[in-house]
Amino acid sequence: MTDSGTPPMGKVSARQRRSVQRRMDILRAAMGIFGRRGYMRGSLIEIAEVVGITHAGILHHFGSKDELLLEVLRYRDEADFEELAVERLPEGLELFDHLVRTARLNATRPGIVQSYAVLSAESVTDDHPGQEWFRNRFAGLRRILAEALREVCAGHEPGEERLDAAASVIIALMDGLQVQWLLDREAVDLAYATALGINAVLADLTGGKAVATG
Amino acid sequence: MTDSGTPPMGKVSARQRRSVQRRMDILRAAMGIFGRRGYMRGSLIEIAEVVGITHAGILHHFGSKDELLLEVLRYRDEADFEELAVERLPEGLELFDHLVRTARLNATRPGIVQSYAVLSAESVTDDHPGQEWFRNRFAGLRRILAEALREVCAGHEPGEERLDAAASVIIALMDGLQVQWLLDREAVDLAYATALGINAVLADLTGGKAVATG
DNA sequence: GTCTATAAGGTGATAGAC
DNA sequence: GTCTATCACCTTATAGAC
Repeated sequence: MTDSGTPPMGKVSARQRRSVQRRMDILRAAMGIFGRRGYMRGSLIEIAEVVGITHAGILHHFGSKDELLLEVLRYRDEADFEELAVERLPEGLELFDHLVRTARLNATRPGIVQSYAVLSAESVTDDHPGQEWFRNRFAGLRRILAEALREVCAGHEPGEERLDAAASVIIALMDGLQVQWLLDREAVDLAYATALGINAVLADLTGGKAVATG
Repeated sequence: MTDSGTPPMGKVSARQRRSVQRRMDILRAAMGIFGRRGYMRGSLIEIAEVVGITHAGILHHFGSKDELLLEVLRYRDEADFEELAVERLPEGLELFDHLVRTARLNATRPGIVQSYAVLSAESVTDDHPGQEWFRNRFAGLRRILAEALREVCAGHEPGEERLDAAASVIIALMDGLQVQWLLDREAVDLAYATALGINAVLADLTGGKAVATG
């Protein structure tokens, strides 16, 4: 809360830089372990092994396992933006192209997809530490998609209820396809099915005018 | 494997009937606990408390926690059919009406929905005991839906790839909507959004001819 | 900042009495 | 069929040395 520890403006000690780096190492390792094993089955000990320290070291940096999870979730969003080289979310029809592109990218990184799929579903269990985070995340996504859909539908005005439902459906089919794909990568074409689903919803709302090619 | 313990044809002792009943009690309790807490967080001790016995009693009936999970998953399917009073799965367009009706029913039983949503996503974690079961289940569902879609599209022939993808999408949006709905029941209208999504895919495949009303 | 040691508690599974 | 008792193990978290 206070800045008692802050060094003179503009200067960051090598010590602090190393500490930040260590936190990042831990976050990356935790994302991998939580993704592969789930939050509950993934242990601090496993994560610590990946980083090359003991679990006490992790608790020194993050305080508790719950807190580590929340930081992992925040970190995941940033990593997503970096890899897509996107500085701000696109608007209107462009957003749906972006979603199809994301699906294509996701098909090349099962680890990250798994972390998201496992943790989001696990978060609906009673008293899960990530529950509020995911509730807010989904609410935010629905708002963004509903807004983009409204833009794409300019002239039709499908009604608030319909826009909201369509936004939920697009998010839902992307997430649901990821689970099926993770279980059987040969049987499900993640990018193709995602594009088909999104375009079906777009066509339904616009009468067949809007198409996302990715 | 052998029938060494089978009594004379047509006769079942009261002892055996009580044992079967006990197993059912355990399965119901396990479905509730695994649904609320996930497989990993849910413990045999919690389940035993609900039934009114100790966890050793559960292991007597099911052998191991993993085996109990698999039996719960099998049991869930049967319970579904009973509650919908369906003896066989409908075909063609009727199947999609059935899916919308199922969504409407599901909106009245978050516990069951949660057990399915949590366990299916948890199953994608490494070495999860339910993994093969869910892989087979999704494969079976995709086959059934693709077949029904082919029927509905009679005349258009959208191509195998397209049918399979559409089948995946319909299953995916239903599952994904459940997760969003579980996290925020006021923000998501499960039945309405499910109907919208299914009809969007149907319209996309049939050119707007087929509609599922539920 | 990282370690070792340990606390405090939960877990699934087994053995054997009744 | 259910119990009690126990095993062997794992977990998160804390305390304090270095």
